Amino acid sequence: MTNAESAKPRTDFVREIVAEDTRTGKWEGRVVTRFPPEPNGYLHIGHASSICLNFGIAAEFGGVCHLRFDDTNPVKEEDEYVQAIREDVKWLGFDWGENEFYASDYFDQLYEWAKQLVRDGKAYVDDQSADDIRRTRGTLKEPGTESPWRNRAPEENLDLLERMKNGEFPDGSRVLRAKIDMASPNLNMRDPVMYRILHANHHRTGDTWRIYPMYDFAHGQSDSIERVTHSVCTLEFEDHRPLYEWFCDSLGIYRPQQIEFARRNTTHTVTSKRKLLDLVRENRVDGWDDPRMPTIGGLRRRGFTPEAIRAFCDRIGIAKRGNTVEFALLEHCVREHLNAVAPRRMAVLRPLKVTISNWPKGRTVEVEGVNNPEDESAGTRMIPFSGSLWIERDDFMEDPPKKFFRLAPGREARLRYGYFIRCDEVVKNDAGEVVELICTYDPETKGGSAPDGRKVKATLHWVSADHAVATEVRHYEPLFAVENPNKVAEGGDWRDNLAPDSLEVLSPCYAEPELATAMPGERFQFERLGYYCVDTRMSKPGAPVFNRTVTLRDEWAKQQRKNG
RNA sequence: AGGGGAGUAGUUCAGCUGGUAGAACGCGGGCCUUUGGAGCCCGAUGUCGCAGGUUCGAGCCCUGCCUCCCCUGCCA
Repeated sequence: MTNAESAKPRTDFVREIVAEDTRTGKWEGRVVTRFPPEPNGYLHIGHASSICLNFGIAAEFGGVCHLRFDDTNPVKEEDEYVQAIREDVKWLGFDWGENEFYASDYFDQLYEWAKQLVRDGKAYVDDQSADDIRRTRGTLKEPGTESPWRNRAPEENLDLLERMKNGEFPDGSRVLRAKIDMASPNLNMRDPVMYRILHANHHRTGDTWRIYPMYDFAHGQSDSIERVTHSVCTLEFEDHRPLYEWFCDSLGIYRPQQIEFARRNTTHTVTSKRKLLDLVRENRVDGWDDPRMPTIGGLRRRGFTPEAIRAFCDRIGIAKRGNTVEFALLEHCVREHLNAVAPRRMAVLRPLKVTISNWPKGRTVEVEGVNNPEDESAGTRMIPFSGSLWIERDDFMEDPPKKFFRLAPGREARLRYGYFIRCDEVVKNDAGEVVELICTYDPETKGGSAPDGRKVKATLHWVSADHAVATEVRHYEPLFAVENPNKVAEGGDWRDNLAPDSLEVLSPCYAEPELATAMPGERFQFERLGYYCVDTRMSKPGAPVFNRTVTLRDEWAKQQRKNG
């Protein structure tokens, strides 16, 4: 558990309402929430807030949170999405127990309720075309006009509805509408459509139904059936609340309280299902779980932890105002968690050969490395050291500037857990590039400290060339270089904001032998570099591929950025 | 006279019954360090959307205004 999670949970206006209701006994002390995704896409970082909110409230107030799929539109929904959503919610650390429901579970009941409204003269079958309905709805400023079919007799409506259900009519030929108020300033109340004809197979009910309920005629009643107390949704449904209440009240059924909050946005990314789908379909990323994607699957594959994502959601809180959270906060949260739990390893990403001239030929020794300085129980491991090593190319400069205090000609540096080495000679190829460093080591400095007390400023990571595991390492930058990819110039497209080089593949990289057996999904800190996660798709037994989750904070790199 | 929301540091949020603004991240500086990691210390930034009003006193109350977001799917 990270600091953020162990700290007193912050409160928000939703929790305050629940707390107040609990205090006054409004719902007899019950607290029932639900997370209601439509199975037509993958969950992303924005959904995480809603998941944490709903499951969090249930946990904090001794209630339950249901997982309910809002599957009322068979043309867009698929079982593949259901499975992915279940996995993602579970992975985030939440458990809905037996409470997995589907709006489609309620199709029979919904149909009975529709007939009830027809009998009560509160719903009618409209023969108008979609176009007509749109035209007669009016505009934001002008009232709509009533359908010529609005006052059909209940018996006729009942008959027509039954025949709609039986598949006697083609798609789009008729709809069932609620009879409310065509002059309402709230467009949602202008005789909203309750059922449409869809000769489409549903992922759960197959071809049983030829008519399907609209969101507005399914969501509130589903909440009602499940005895939900607090139905939390996003701001765009605020205008639907009167309708939510109208259906429950007209039906005379239990009515939960709908509460709306502002969806969370994050910089440098898009979360609209359509855009995410475009990225995948246009092969701009390697699938829904590409490590650059803001999907839960993408974040997981990238190496983010559920703890970090939960801490992130907790810190950004819940409110009603528009917002865009800096991606840097998510990065902070994952560093905070991984710093506490990730085993340290050494890996050299851009290798530079080091030969130790005074090292006995063929000799190998083992040095002991601490697995996690933040967690003594993580223990230590042995790392082979020899006269032929790889170090990071960036850790040497032939002509170092002022604040560079790593290796340079004539200068001494420490190899972590190993020895002090001094660079005596720089070997170059014909092109004048540095290809090798000839160094000498000080035998007295084994383990990394000098008996004479002399200091070196820099500690370098390294790998013994004869023992190294060659690996591939993948570095990621945000898919979009700009904070708000949705902001485009006149006539532009959001795709214009796509960063050209968001993926960098490094190979060969050399890792300490320990890493050969790293399992897919395992996370490590590569010392001085960042946190890395074994890729679940590209790794092969004995040949892990690493994804960089996030870099370590790097003062030197920051300096460079400022100067450059 | 459409309806519904929202406006507090760069960002995300606190600020409960009015007493001259806080946290976190980010940013700047320093200390420390066998990860230039981690940790620790210090610091800067707000005309609390604007304008009036009530009050000894207003981010909080009142009035008017401004700006931004959502709503005219047989999507959710």
